[in-house]
Amino acid sequence: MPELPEVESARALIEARALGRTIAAVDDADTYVCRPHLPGDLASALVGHTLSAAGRTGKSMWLETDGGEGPTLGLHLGMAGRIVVVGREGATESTAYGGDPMSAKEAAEAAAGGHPDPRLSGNPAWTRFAIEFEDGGALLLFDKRRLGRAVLNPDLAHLGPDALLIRKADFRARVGVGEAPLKARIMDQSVLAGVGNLLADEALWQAQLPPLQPAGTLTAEQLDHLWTVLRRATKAAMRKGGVHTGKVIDFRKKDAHCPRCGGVMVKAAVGGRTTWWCSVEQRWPR
DNA sequence: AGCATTGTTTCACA
DNA sequence: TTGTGAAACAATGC
Repeated sequence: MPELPEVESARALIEARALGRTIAAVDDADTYVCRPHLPGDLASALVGHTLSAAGRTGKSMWLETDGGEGPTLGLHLGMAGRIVVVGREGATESTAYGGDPMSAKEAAEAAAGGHPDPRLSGNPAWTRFAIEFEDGGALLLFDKRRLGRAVLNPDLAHLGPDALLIRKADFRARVGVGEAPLKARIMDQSVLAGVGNLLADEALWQAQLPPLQPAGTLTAEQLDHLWTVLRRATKAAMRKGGVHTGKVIDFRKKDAHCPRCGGVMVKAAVGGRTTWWCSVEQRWPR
């Protein structure tokens, strides 16, 4: 679910709605989501501080407090996380979501439940981490799968440059090396931060590049084109509401045909993830 | 019922 | 030592 575009929407939501609000309480009881911290660790560190900035590199977010003087909270949406910001006094009309768009089914459930706040109408257990503000509102990490993370002072040094910020020459140098399949290379967060399984399939399909081709064998021209296409696909996903809006995503299934040339779509595990590509345009070896 | 899942970390191995 | 790939992790949806 959440790849760079979804995480950016969550970050933007926090920036627009949560900055300037002071933390009154923290629910950090989930020891898996908050590992390696113990219950109470995040609470004691964060209570009394005021959110002052929301940053992001790739799929990782961090929230600064007190203008950078206080502790930093790292947030990751994992495989299925979503950020919910509840307005002051818990006003329903001011609840907003960041991350994956709600599916039609989820929206219907929320409407039927009469409240979009999952603390009130969904399964409360799906709120894995929560910040309560002094004004009565809250910031929640809502995550059915429980692979999201909330940690103190996150170490993001292992992340490569953000996929939207990396410059063309840097992209060429970092991506165009090694024997690993191209797709595995662009999904390697230490090479380039933010590209997930769907965005990778979409970008490679748009660039007509084979997922299985060793990254180090691409020409400079191919790498430059991929840089251009990847940025375009990422921005389009942000504009349209998520990586699932990509042009080839609906054709990542059995018996589907490439929407551009009609070739058969095929799949295999590449870089540990299910990968779909056009058997004609993205054939490897050529 | 069994399998797949949009992410990350850890571990084995060349 | 470095790079690569598979498995584990949690829990849900098809």
